Amino acid sequence: MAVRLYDSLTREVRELKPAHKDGVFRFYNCGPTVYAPAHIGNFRTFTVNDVLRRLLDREFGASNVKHVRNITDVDDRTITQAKKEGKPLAEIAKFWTDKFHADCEALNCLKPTVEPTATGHIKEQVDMIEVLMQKGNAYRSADGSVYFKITSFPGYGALSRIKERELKVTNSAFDADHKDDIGDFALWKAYKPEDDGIVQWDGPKGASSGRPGWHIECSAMIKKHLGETIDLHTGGVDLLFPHHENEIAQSQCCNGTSFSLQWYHSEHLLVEGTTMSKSKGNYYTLDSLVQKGYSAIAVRYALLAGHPRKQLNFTLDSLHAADSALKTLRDFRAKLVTAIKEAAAPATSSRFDAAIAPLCDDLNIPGALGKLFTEVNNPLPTDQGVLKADLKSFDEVLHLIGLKLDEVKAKIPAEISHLAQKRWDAKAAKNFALADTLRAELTKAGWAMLDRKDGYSLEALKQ
RNA sequence: GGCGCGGUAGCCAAGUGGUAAGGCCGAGCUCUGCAAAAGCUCUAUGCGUCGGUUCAAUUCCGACCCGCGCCUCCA
Repeated sequence: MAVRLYDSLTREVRELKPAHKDGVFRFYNCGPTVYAPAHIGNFRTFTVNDVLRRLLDREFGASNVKHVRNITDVDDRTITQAKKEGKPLAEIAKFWTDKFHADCEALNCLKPTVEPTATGHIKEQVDMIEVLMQKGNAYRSADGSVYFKITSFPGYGALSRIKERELKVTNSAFDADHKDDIGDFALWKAYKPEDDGIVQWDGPKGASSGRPGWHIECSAMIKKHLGETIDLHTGGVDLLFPHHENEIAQSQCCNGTSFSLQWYHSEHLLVEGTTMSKSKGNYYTLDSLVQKGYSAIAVRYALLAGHPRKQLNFTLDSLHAADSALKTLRDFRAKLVTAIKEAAAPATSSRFDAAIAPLCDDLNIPGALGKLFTEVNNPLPTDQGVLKADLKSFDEVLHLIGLKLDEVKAKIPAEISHLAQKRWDAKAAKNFALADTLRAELTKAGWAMLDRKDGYSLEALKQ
């Protein structure tokens, strides 16, 4: 089934296919800046891209999808953080990169094919800057920095529809820098001892030592790992301008070819109706939600429960809804498995296949979940072959959305187990007054005791 | 000011020129020492407002109202 996706550049939904003759789909997703934990707004973009990746793997074969996602390990924020903690930049970057990886794994995101770092590609960036300087697209400023000259690229603004004269003139970045034009942006930032500490590299010919600008890292890593022309470039909407606009300018001027054939931007996750951001302090991290008793997969579900191109307001209620919905899916799958008793050849199609079409149609994940639940609510078939096909298709849909159903059991403290056993014994002895008192104690301690005929289980109550 | 996204039930959220998927919450019933779980049933004559086109509009067009985002290093 062809995978169709909205293209931010042409503003239409287009079928994705590899442009290169080798049949490899080249896909780049702008990755995190590693100076603090990524918040779940960041992870909305990464989980959406993960679903896309899974669809591409299915469509083209996993070995024909090259998915590159970078790590930004040098920029203003990483340097500031390193200075604040009095640690080397590399140490800060490694710490937060490891944390990012752990969170991605918990959220069941596939690893990208390649995950390059900005500091690992200084030479590639310098090389591109030198070409841009030679071609007259970039210039050295008085302090030894290098800027891209946007008037040298007639196509500038095609993606964001922004015109040079529309740029605000009041921005502080303009005053602090040494560029000729408000729209010009830094390719290389000259070393400043007071800001940069010990972070610096040899610069492009004719420029001072220093560090690369933000935008050039993606252009350089794309060129190295995916080539001059790629099939798809993605990120959050906030990257559309200036980051992606600038990448286009740099790469096309340097390489003289088309850069990305398609663009995709996922919308923001909001919290309390406004953008989540580290500067506002109104953000949730994965850890903070896990501490409240929610599973990482419930977080993933909540992040994917809205259409990726629409803003999604994240609330603890929505997370609770996600948690309950996952339980329904888990129970349904168990019922399905139990119903399969005989060896039989699976039927060729299943009612759950209906959930795949919305996914392929511009990543309509909520639409797919709707189809999925519609079928979950229907009675189980009796035919063994049909049941087998249903299980297979159900699992495929869940795999594409990336919802792992294995329940992560909370660790039960010894005193809670002890209380529970006491209550069970009291109940068996028909001492209901004591049993009720003990249940109240368990509830107070944050645990629900669920009785069955043959025993009981304990569940942590959500905070 | 420029560019962009959106307003569908208590909450979240799909969708279509022909009369509103789904999730959560809630309610009722069955079951049950209690509490759950499970099963069954119910929950928008309505899709921001006002016009227009049409046999027919939540869907197309126009105007307006409201919310959010980006506008030089935010996913």
